Amino acid sequence: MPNKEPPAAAGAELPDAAAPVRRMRGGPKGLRITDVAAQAGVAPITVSRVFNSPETVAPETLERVRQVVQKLGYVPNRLAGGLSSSRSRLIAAIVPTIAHSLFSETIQVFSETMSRAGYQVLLALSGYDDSSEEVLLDAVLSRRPEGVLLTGVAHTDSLRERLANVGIPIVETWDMTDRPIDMLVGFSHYQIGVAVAEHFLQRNVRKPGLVSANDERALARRRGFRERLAQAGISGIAEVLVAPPSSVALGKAALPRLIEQAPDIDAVFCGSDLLAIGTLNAARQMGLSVPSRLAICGFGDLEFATETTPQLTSVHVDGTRIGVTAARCLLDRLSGSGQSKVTDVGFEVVRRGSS
Amino acid sequence: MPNKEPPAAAGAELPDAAAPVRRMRGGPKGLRITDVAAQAGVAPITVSRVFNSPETVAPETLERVRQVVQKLGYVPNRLAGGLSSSRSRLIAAIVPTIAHSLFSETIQVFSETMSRAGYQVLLALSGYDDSSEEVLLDAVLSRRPEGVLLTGVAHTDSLRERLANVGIPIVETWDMTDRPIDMLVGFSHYQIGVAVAEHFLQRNVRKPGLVSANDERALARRRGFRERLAQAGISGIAEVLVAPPSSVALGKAALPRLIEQAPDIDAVFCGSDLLAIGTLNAARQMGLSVPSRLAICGFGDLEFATETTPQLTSVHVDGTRIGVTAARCLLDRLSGSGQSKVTDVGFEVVRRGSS
DNA sequence: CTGAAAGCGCTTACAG
DNA sequence: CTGAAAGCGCTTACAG
Repeated sequence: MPNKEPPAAAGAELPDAAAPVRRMRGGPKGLRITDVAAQAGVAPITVSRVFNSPETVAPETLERVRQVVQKLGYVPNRLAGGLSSSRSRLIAAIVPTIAHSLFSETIQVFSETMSRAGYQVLLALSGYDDSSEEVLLDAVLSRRPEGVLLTGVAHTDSLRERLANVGIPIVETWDMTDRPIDMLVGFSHYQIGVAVAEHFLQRNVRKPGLVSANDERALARRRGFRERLAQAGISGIAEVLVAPPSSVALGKAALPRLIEQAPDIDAVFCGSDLLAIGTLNAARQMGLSVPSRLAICGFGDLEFATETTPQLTSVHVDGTRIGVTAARCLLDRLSGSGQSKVTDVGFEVVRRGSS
Repeated sequence: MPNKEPPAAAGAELPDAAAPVRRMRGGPKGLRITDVAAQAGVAPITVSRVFNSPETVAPETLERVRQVVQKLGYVPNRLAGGLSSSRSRLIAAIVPTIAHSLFSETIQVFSETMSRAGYQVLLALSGYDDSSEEVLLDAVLSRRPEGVLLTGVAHTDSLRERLANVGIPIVETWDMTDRPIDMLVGFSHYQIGVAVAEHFLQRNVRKPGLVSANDERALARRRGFRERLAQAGISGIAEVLVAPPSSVALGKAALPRLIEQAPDIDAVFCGSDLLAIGTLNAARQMGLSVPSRLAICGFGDLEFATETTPQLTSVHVDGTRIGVTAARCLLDRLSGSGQSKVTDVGFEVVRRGSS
């Protein structure tokens, strides 16, 4: 039972024939602001102020109300508060997935930062399937969030337009684009592909291959990779595309298929650290020494990958910085300062096993 | 601009001296159910039914309303809906952290399952610090969630009592207890400690050590580990406790300190796979072969750990199953069936490098 | 510094 | 199958 007492009845209220019927709507459901107000001997609006603008309340009143709140265990109803004030204090975070994910660190620090500022995070997992995106957006917008964090740029025009039209601050992250909906904190996946290609070229790779998930961002990395290699006269790159989410197992299975296509392959760019680790394991089993016979480059921000497997090169991205920066962008805009802006956080090709 | 048209005015409404002042509350803020109703030529309640009980609406009416909804781009306001119906359709997930975490997979599938059932997940990150727990709970309860997922059993009595008193279904996960608040899906950390001790004993370990975070669950594993070893006459176990969240770096730093305490140590139980990987790296650097000279056992559900490092033993827990089972428990209770119950999902000591 | 009235956008509980 | 009225628990916009 959430509460022990029904609303206090003011004496014996006999039904008045002329009065409209007072509908009962499910009985007593919990403490309301009026319960606190009555106990503290103030008006409901004063209780409201104790929570929302305590500096406008006389110290004695403040103390008295707070004691009643404490004693009763009153917790304000933000559904009501949000409806009334048009301030939901909710921020939606739309993420493909948080399991084993590059994004979990971003969401972690984003959530911490937002909650310190008095907002809560509604988690919306979009998966890698665009088909249900409209439904997801409906669900998200029905909560009337005051801001939205997107991992990745919004794909469809319809989605972009709807988000733009809500009129709340939007941050896109983990990607780069010429026409962000509003704000953006990320980096260019295409440029990562270019950087990895250049890294391979510097190491005199002759026959590079690719293992990648076929989600949009991974495909952008692939494009950069292929185009830079093409400039260097290398084309006809062997590749295996897998359905996201990528995993160690998928990487493991990919290498044999890659080698079938190109037996003399000498380097692989993997779309994620998970794929890279799987590929590495497969290489070990096939007796290919890494990196001398086969160089492997992953992508991610997991300390695991390079800590555990010094043979691996990886492209590292600062997920924490993305989360914090994205939160600050939103908070700036919510507090009225803050402009639309684009932040490129860059990336880094890490070669622990480069010796 | 969220919307283009102000609410339709019914002709020229001249201010009536006798009528009460109609306060403007910030102007037009978006489409309301009445806008849709007006366009479709029905009452607002009918539009409401189209969303909430379409089977009670005549097919033609349904179609007409839906077309107007589509055309206008109307999205219902669930703050209002939730307030009115006392059904927030929100489930709170209280988690210490999702970054690099064992919990992220649980939250992932939990969220997927709940959203398929029409609920959304409010993410509340509690950290490993109990001090702000009351504040966090206030924030959570202010959203009037219909259910709560907790990772770990609630610690303080005050918290347990408050959660129990809300009267909504609660699932505790990732742990075991004799007196759950309501429902529980988990396993015994103490028994894991016992199992790892037995595993070590079977391998004739003489001088085991421990590297653990000092959070409540890790300490329960430690207790099981120490008590089982004590039964076998092994005590005075060298140990290093680190502050959560654990990491590869902390594991790396821990081994030298452990060896300082006990130079002849021959096995280490690490509180997490991250610590285990760090310990493994340190062992490599110190020239200790694993597992022959030093056996290492971790804990987690990350396929990384054992896929990457076959030298490692690890205790595996099915985070996915926990998430799905927890979601089902809540959904059963929300639909009126479902009893309070405890599910032990167990665990498994995985020895890939056991040959 | 405090309060009475009205309204936020829905749904309940009836009634037809 | 559909609707008019009242209410959900807050906050806004005034007024004092």
